[in-house]
Amino acid sequence: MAMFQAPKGVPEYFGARGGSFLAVREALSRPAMLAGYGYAELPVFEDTGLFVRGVGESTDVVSKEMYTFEDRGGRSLTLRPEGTAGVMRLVVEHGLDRGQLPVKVWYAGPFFRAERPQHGRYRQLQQVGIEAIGSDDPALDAEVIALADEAFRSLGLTQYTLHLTSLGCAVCRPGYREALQSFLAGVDLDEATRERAAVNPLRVLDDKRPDVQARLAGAPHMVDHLCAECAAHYAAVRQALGLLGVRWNEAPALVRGLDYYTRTTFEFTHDLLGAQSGIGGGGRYDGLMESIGGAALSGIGWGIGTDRTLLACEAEGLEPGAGPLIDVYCVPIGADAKARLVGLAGELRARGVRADIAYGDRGLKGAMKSADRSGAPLVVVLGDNEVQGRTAVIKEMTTGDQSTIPWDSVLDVIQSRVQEQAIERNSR
RNA sequence: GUGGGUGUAGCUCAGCCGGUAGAGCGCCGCGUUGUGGUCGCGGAUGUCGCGGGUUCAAGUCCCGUCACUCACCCCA
Repeated sequence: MAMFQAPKGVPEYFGARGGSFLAVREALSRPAMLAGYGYAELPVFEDTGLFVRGVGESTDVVSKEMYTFEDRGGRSLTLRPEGTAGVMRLVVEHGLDRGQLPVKVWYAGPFFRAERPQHGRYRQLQQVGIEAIGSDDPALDAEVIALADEAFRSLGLTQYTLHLTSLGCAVCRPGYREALQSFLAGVDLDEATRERAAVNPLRVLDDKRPDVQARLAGAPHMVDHLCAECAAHYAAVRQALGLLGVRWNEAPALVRGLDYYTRTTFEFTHDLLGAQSGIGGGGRYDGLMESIGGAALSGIGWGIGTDRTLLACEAEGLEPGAGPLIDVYCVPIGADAKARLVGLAGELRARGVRADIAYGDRGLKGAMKSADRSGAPLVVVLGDNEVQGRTAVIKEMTTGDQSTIPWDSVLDVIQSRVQEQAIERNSR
């Protein structure tokens, strides 16, 4: 066993999966970038109070899953368990809420929750998120949801479902909450669930145990208790989603684990992921910014799990970002040749051609083996003969064909062949 | 936090009723003095997770522990 191991519950990506992870993160953010969302680089730790007030003290995330520590000045800091609260803080702190609205930002990076690790559930989890703050236009809700849908679709995913509902607002939710509580009072529930019913009755609805679900049949749903404004808003969101070609499943029992959600609320689940099936989720949050000391601006956003989206791709047999890491592999025979190829590789890279060289003195055979393993479709072989004759040998690895060309033309020849191959790849 | 399963070579795993360590893949070399993949031949690699116990003898049985893993809970 190695002397050191990565901390429990922290996934690492390298080799082919490293490339896949990067491709997934890229795919998740691309649709948002095409819709005017700007990138925000946010701190990985924040004032503990931000999450307690923003996310909600009664949530599991805050009450028992935070990595909290004191810095040397005695301040209580917490590794961020989610992204929205930090974005709200940034917007308020820098006065973005006083400028052009809505403020649209996207972010990506690690989040931390002290949970027991499981397939798709990690202590350090990676997310890509977007937030659109300062507008309650239902068309914006639809845009946000469609951007997530487009992200999944662009990866080639098909076996996922969008679950959608409305959680109402400060006007209609209290009445519903009472109705639900009085219903739950008449249901036989265990101690832990009863406690949850007192703190956050909505959360009881998404209990996964079949026997509990059976007893919850006939429970009142928020969507049936929406006030006129919320009902109109929800109807408009659905209409806009229809226009955008997004398909969804009405999920009246959908509940999210964070307290700040209001009105439009959604979750994406994947069919092949086992227990941790949620690959993304989000919703509107009307009171969040006010609760951390900002203006009373509404916002909507989502977080998509990068780890889980990669797992979903793999479960569907997709390989995001697959393909060779380099275009040209340089194989020198002897010191003179190596000096020239080091220079050539540098010039190729400057032209945007991915190039690598056989280092060390493994001999021609060994170097060709490395060339093969690199996956590069093109190899440049240079030895004393070529150096003397001012030529270079270029070999196509797929066919085995090779040709000798003048050294002065080698850069141009390689570049044009690499471009041809790129075009071929894209047309497939 | 609660419960189940699994820890043997770099990876995936076999190892019967306890008798002293194996396969495939990968890696290295040779067949080829300047050519990779395929093929053939050869080679290296282990604290059998860790600690204790039972036994003449433990990878194998027992206890503990750690790690991984699946599920609950929760969520991305």
